[in-house]
Amino acid sequence: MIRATDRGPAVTAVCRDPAGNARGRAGAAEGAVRVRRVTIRDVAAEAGVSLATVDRVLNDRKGVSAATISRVRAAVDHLDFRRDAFAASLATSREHRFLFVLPESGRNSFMANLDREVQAAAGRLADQRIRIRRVPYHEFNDADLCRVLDGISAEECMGVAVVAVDTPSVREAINTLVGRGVGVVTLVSDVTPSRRLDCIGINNMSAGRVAASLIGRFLGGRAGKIATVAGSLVLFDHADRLHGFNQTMAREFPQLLILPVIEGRDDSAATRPLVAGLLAQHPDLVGIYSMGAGNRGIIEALEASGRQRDVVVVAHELTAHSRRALIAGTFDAVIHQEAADEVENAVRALKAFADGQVGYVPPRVRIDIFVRDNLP
Amino acid sequence: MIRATDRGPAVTAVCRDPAGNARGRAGAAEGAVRVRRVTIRDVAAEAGVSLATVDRVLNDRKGVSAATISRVRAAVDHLDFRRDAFAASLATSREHRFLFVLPESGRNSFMANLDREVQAAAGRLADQRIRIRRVPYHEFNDADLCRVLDGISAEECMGVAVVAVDTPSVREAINTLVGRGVGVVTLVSDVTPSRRLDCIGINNMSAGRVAASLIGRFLGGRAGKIATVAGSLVLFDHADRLHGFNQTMAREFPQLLILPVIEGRDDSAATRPLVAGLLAQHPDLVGIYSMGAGNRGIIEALEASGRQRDVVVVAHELTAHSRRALIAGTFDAVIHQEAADEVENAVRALKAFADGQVGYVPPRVRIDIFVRDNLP
DNA sequence: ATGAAAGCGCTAACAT
DNA sequence: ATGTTAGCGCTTTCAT
Repeated sequence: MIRATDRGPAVTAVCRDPAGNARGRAGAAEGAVRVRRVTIRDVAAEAGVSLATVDRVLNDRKGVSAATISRVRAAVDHLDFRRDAFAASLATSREHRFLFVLPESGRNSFMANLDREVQAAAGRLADQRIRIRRVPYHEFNDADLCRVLDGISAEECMGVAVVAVDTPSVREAINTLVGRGVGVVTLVSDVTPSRRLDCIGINNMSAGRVAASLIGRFLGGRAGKIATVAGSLVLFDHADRLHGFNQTMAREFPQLLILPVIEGRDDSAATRPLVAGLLAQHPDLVGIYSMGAGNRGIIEALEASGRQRDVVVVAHELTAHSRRALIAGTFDAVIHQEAADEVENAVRALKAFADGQVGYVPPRVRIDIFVRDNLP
Repeated sequence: MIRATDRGPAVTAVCRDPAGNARGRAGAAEGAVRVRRVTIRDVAAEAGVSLATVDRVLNDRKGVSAATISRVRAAVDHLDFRRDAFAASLATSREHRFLFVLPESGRNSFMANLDREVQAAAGRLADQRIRIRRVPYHEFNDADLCRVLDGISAEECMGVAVVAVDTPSVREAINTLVGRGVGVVTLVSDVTPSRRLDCIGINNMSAGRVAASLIGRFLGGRAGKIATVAGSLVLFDHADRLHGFNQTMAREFPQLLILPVIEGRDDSAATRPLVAGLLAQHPDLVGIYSMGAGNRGIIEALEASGRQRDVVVVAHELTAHSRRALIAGTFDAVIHQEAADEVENAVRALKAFADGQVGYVPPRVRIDIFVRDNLP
């Protein structure tokens, strides 16, 4: 329920200056109003203390008597004081420096897009004293990733977001980095157990379950075999998706036989012959779940076989290729994670850590489902 | 592709201070580094002009000679100067005031939630000099809505977001408001043609098409009748959804017969008997598309009939009720729009207008699809 | 066309 | 435990 305001009819109460201060549009460029805000000066005066003391109370710093604290608090409430975030940020001349460590993205549109989003965020946040750098490492190469992680020092960088492969040495490198006081979040794919603050990405078990559910329902009771194609099970996210997929398939669609997973290394050229082989080998193949990149290989193999209308396909990540496949009817649904959201959430989480906010929980990245009809 | 940085090995170049300024963690609370930024002072010195002139150039103000402009620009580039958004905001003591006009939300969880999100945004943005007020009007009552809109003055409020019914008088009231210099965005449901800046909401035609596609595919070739339930076709969004739904149904699933739409006024109590009636009247009813609120009425009618497993149901908005129905299997999919995103986009659009940014295009709100397996 | 100077509201040394 | 003071980097009069 919207409660009526306490000053009579809603409409007339609209936008009235709560403090009753003088104001006016004179001199205000564009459509913003110049105002005299309630400041800590006002609070200080009301409470009969100095600015410094008000600051101490507002920021929960030590060294203020209980009595003073409550006087200041009362003044704050009474005057309806709200701190000005701009002034506060200006006064503390701090800068946040974060690093994004991503696999080299030559052949993989999802990673290329993620990298683009990191760049975009770096540009947007430059005027907010957040400096973001990117460092690449060789895809799937944990030694190279470790080299990069080991080279990061807390003096240079207070937070790292990394799209990591899930191997013991990487886990170790992350833990060491955290030990050096650097905040780490894993991005897209997790490394566990590790001391990272969080994994910023979709719930991949859920994603796998959704894929199973959609394939099963779209098949409407038809029986047959289902192929599962991953990039690599060294990637935690792919492993998770497969897990969720198998779980739901087993429980809800026992008439469908899941074939052993094949790994295409997120590479279309490598994936295509593998899928072509499966199609040839299994005339009763009725569905494919593609949980990694390399969709182009799947599309090509399917369309070459002429069976694209008979095989229900659910893939991951909306890219130029998957989009075209969706429109053509070769793909039936695409499960997507919005890279921009992931970057934003990662920055937020790293910043919260750097600012010492305990218990900050970044929002979960949503699992987007696209069919032909809701393409953006 | 991630390009290697221009200072040798990526890792050692990480987070190096680009201006070569002195810095260090001494005195820096938490994990942020105190820095001496490149300021307009530096730019002024480099260009041999005063601060005021640099400011004029940076903000494209008039009264600077072309020669000076280019000298300043050169200095900016050379020093890699980035304006500090915090300092800029502090210096211009401006405040943005916006108004959200929503229908009274007593019975409708979606609107109640939207209202909650507006409140939350108001709280979050209070320290950023954005003041948001809410004003309710009687649901579906265009006279009351007009009364509210007519009472808004540009002096008090520079932007309005409104969840409107699409009637001629409302259109007129919006146009008048815009004529008075107030920026207006429609929220969730559009009013066209009107002079509003934008409609912040999902693409409802798409949403309708998705619903049709899902119902059709989930039915897997079964024939029968489909019921369509709207809140009211006076709501542009419901009308749009119906349009998209019918379009896709006609084109892709001709074996399904769409029954004439019924209007439940977004009210469960009113909707329930209507749906119960349809179920009784049409033993071959195989699907329901609920495009408005009042889902509880549909759920109750269905579960009372015992046919909830045989009828494929797609509804809108994830609420406590629809969520439960999804888990129980009574609903098969829920199409959702994230209220928080809509509020955020609305504020951005209104702010861009108030700041005189021409051609700002707010991002489209995504259409979320939920099935049992990706519930958040 | 350009410059000097006074803030914006808060924080953080340094005093007391 | 509390106060004084000097900025943070930009914008904005008001002069010239």
